[in-house]
Amino acid sequence: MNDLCTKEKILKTARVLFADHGFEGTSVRDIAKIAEVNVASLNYHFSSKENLFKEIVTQGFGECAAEMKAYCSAHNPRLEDAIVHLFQYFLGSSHDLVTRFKILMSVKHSQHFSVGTEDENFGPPGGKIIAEMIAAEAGRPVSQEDMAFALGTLYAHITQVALIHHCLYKNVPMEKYPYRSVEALEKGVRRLTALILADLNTSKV
Amino acid sequence: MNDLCTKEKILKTARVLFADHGFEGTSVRDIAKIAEVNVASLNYHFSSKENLFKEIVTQGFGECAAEMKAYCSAHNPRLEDAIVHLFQYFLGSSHDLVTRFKILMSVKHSQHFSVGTEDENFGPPGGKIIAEMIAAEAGRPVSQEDMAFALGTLYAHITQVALIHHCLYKNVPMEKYPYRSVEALEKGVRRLTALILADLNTSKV
DNA sequence: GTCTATAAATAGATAGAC
DNA sequence: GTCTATCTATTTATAGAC
Repeated sequence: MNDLCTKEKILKTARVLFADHGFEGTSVRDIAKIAEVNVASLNYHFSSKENLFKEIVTQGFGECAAEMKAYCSAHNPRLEDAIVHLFQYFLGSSHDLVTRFKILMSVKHSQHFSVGTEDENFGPPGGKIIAEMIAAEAGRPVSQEDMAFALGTLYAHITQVALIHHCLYKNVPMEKYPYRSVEALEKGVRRLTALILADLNTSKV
Repeated sequence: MNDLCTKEKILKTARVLFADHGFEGTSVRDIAKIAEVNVASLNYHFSSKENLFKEIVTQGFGECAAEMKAYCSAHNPRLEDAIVHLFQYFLGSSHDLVTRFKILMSVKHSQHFSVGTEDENFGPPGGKIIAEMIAAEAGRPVSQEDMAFALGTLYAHITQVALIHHCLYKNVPMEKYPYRSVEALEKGVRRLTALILADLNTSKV
């Protein structure tokens, strides 16, 4: 932490605190104290608490979108691997996932961000490219209804499972919950993806 | 609103405000103003803001659990209908669902409630009875891993879909999003339930 | 039970010295 | 850029009259 400049310290600390306690539940004094910087430096660097939050959120969304784009370009993966990769990314950046959800559920902040919608920057990361994979790997033309079902079910699954893992099982000994281990969860993601694809292939057009 | 006593006005109003703006984002003054009661009455009836919140949460969880229990006793439904019923209940009480999720994601409040865990009162409503249905309708013995996958996937789907509907599509004209209508979503729930059951029936034991 | 008034703490933001 | 000190507003909670 000591080798980071003040601005970076604030960003790094606030990113976790906003996720853990929410925007209203986090005071600028909390951030300053834990980041070991002066309270006034927050307003100096970000002009307001609201603005600091927006920078953090935009940064998190940008990183996620960029990562998915890079992965797909580099590996040209099949649907199952792309979904698993996104799932793993959610697990690794689960603080951002939590913040994303808190924004979605906040009447105040959901107006400022388009999280959850079809928006290119704030929507489900890689939504378009994942949809193309589904269309390509389905054995037949995919209707709008089928696509909404397939895409919606896959995203719902990986976000929900990553969220539950972050909030309930991240710091719990896995001996008690073997089927909650990352490996088991990943296996479930693959299983569901295969199920959805098989359904698209076999059900009537 | 006028025929309600002060305590009921507070409960009814706070239940929505806590869901929309979160615990920290809602002040007792906001509640008093919208409920059209005096500020001091909140502390008189509930002794503290924290306690008011706990009463609301406990009430919501209790209603949900009781409703599922009553439905299953009365109709002795198959898995698909039970899941759809729970989904419809989530849609109808989506404010409570949002609060439930905010608690789950709050470091502070997740310690006071067991939301999301196997707890009988605060865990996934009807978890045990749904698990029994899955075991009964699967054509073979269901391993712990399979049960976790089936139960987890179904709950993840209906909670996530109900949540997204509440936050994004509840007050939006459905002409633009026909596949986001309640009917279409319900169809998706049935489709996924059938898929999961079929997978349990066909995959190797 | 309901009200007014107020206490006591904390919030975000800023002014000005260095 | 960083600090101390402070301003202003808002928070929860309470005391005491009615």
